[in-house]
Amino acid sequence: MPHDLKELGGRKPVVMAPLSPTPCAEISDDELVSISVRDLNRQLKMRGLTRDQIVRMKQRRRTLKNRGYAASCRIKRIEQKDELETEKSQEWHDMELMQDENNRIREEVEALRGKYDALKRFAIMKNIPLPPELELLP
Amino acid sequence: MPHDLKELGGRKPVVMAPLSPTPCAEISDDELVSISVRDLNRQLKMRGLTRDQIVRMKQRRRTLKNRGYAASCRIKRIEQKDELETEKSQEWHDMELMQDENNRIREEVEALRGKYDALKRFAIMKNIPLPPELELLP
DNA sequence: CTGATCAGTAAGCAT
DNA sequence: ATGCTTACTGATCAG
Repeated sequence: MPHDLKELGGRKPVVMAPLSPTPCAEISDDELVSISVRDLNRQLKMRGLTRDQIVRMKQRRRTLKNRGYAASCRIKRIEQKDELETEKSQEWHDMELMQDENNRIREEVEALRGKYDALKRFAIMKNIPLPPELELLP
Repeated sequence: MPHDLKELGGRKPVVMAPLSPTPCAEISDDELVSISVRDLNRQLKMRGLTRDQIVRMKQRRRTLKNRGYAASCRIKRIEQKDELETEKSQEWHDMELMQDENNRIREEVEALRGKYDALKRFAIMKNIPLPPELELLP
């Protein structure tokens, strides 16, 4: 458990050094992941980059993209976990409500059956004949 | 979704190339993570390793350990997720049972109340006086 | 030091 | 190419 407020767990510096040691002039990491492939190719042609530099740039783009994918993947995972926990506690709550309802009805049956027994004893005592379809339950 | 049976997602070769390019004679990765620090130090002294080699060996050990920790961490996460899902479906099942029980009791009340109404009409028709504590319910 | 967890990276599958 | 998911790595925190 976190001992104090020093942010959790292990992480690299929140603001990492730029991925590329060679910012290759005016292309920041943020731009590189944002622009379309078409625009990127245009930019690369405009500046005169060697085939090797282009390959490296493409790879840098892919890596930056992957960084984002990994982040969303983690966020998704915690969201799903939270969802499960929420559903679980909701079901637990519903269950409690139903349990209460159940007990309420059970008491109702009990009270009704008590009255019935008293009635049965009364009819027997007074020798009151009942039509068969009204025979008192056991 | 997996289109066929090709194992899910992406993974590096399950059996990686040994971490150390220099197996440093007779110490396999498996041994290195297993033996105690004390035994490791003994082994390192026995062979005549330079301080640099020793540092590298220690780091290799730590990395291999970390690999294992990461694996347990992933397994733990999956287990916790499974646990949540299991509890959820168990609660759903319990809920269904309780719902059934609830309906059963509800029908019982209804039947009882029906008999009661019939009895009430019978008493009124025959003008049978009932003691107040046996007054039929509304 | 050991163990656990986080963010970042690359591999590999699917679209 | 893009997105997702996985194993692995190093950093960092807790014990």
